[in-house]
Amino acid sequence: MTQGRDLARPRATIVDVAQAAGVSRQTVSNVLNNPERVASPTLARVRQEIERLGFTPNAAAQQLRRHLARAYGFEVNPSAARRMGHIVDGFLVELTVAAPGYNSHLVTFASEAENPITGYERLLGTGLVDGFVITDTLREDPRPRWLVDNEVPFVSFGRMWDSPELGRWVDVDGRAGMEMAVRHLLAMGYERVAYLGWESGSPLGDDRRRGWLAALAEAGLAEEPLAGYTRDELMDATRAANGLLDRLAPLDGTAALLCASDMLALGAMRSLRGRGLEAGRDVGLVGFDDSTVAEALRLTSLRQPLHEAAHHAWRILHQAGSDSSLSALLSPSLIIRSSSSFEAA
Amino acid sequence: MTQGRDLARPRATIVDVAQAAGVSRQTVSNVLNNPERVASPTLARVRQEIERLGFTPNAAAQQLRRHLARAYGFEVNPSAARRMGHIVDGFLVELTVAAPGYNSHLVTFASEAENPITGYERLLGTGLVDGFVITDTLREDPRPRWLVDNEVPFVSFGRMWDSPELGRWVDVDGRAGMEMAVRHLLAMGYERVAYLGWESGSPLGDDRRRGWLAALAEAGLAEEPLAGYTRDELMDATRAANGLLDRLAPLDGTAALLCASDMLALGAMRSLRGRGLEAGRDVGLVGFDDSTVAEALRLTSLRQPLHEAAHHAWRILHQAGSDSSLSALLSPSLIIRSSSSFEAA
DNA sequence: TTGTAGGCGTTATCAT
DNA sequence: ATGATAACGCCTACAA
Repeated sequence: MTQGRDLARPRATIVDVAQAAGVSRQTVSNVLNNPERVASPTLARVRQEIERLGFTPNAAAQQLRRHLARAYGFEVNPSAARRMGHIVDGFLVELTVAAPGYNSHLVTFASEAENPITGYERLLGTGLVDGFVITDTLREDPRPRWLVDNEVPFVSFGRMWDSPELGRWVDVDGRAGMEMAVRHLLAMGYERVAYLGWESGSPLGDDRRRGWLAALAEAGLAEEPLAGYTRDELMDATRAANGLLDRLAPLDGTAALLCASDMLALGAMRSLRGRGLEAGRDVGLVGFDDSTVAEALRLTSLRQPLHEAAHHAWRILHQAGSDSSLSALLSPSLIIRSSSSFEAA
Repeated sequence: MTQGRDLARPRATIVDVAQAAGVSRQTVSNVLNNPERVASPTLARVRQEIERLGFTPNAAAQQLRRHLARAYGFEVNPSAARRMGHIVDGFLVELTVAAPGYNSHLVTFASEAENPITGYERLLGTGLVDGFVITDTLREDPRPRWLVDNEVPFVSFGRMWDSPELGRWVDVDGRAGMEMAVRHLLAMGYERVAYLGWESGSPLGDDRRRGWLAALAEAGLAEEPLAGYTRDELMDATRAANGLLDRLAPLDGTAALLCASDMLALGAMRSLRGRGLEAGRDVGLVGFDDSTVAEALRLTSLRQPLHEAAHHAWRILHQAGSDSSLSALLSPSLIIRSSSSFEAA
């Protein structure tokens, strides 16, 4: 199948540089890895030759020698790929952009559906990666346990809800985000804030819901909190929002709806439009994840700090050990659009 | 910064297997790469030891020896990442899932904004990859030229419009998709099909537009084709759709709107709802890319065959040479929902 | 400060 | 059918 094409013009090696600069190959290696050991004139001369020859150390040789790939596996999940928001895709992009700063690369892979560990085992076996970034952690996720047991460095994007101390993670504080959103809505003049969330059982959803409740309590509005729960599907969300809006009346700009996701918020928007109402003016509306659609529909939404999360993840990966004190809970930022601030329309 | 952790329990090497099986390491290598040269009993014994010891060949050593990484670079584009549809993300996922079938891996990387070649040069220099998958090809894209000049294997997802013969690509036939959509709309009973596309200058958009025109001509409906053009933004699309719908009247189920993207179709949907009209029943509506939102809104849309495209891309990468005869234009499939078939609602 | 020797794990070549 | 030898490009130790 794969035919080698050794034909491609051979790249300069450390030996070529050494000869050109009139030094031993070891000196060139030192120039690269321990420049302080090399005398200035030599250093300059070698560096010039490196530049001239366009020499780049061969990664395979380095890996072989160092027993270190400086690369990490990133599992892509075909089933999760088609969700709205695509937060994981964005995280992969940010990790990739940040990678050079950590002398690292990312290798993508997919696990078999039957056994979520196979992909990890195989990739690790080849030595192609030193560790992993895991995402989409579920309850009872077998991956953290396996990684810890095998002493494989890893970082999870998303808390491991079962056992937060099992390894390290970076996550976004949905609860704090929701509190922020409630405070914002109240500040904008909405007096009642209902919640549209997912059916219980999702730790992520429960966390966000708690933020809503906490902010209500803080504002002294905790009696009879109004909420609706549904699947993360547009039609279901529209229906659920309808029910909620009925109970939220009057819809005269004094009520707002806080949603656990942009999809739910989108459903609420449809419901509003069906009644001839407008988000923002008649009912405050806030979503979560700041998807493309939120932007398009001028929906206020909570944006995850993916850039910061990526850098934190790299730092964790490059810090030996597994003490969970490095785990970080980052705050999302509220992107305010006209669905929660009528003047800004 | 990065501290080695050679500590991780060392993996079995080919030598371990050889000793355990009582053969030379070369024989083990043959079992792996040229099993036909090895006698059956030996083969079985060695394989058993491989299994028992959980031996996996070290990728770095193989790369070093073979001058072949069996890995390809995939550039992620931060600025393009937030588009609706996220087709490129989906393609990356499909490529990753298909990769094991081609004994390959994907390494992600990002180029600097100033110089789109830097990332390619660097990654190739390390020998970490044998070639590249490029996406988001623009007019005057310098990458294909550079890759060809440097004899670097690559495949482009998306035609290189300037010079289709420069290397090989896999693309989706937007034109054929649009023809399909028009035929479908006519078959569903809509009698007039207007087009909502992007402002001119995008070869992709022009191609799709041509499909619409061709299908109209085929049906003998080519006189006075009605069209509107705008940016791929929701608000602009809504406005443009408004204008188009005015000219399309009567909107009594005899007219349809074919859109160059789901975003444009979403704008049209908003415009329809603003008039109290319903997509499907009152005006046929078709989008492009089958995004999550299209699914949620029951919007008929053209879906790109990413799975097939991924396999084709791998085949191209594994076929030496650069004759462009391998390039492929794949047909999208029309996902029919209620926005173009009222009965199905 | 610079150079020499050895080996990381694998495979191609050539011999037996 | 199997094995010995050398080499891929680099880095760590040690020696000069």
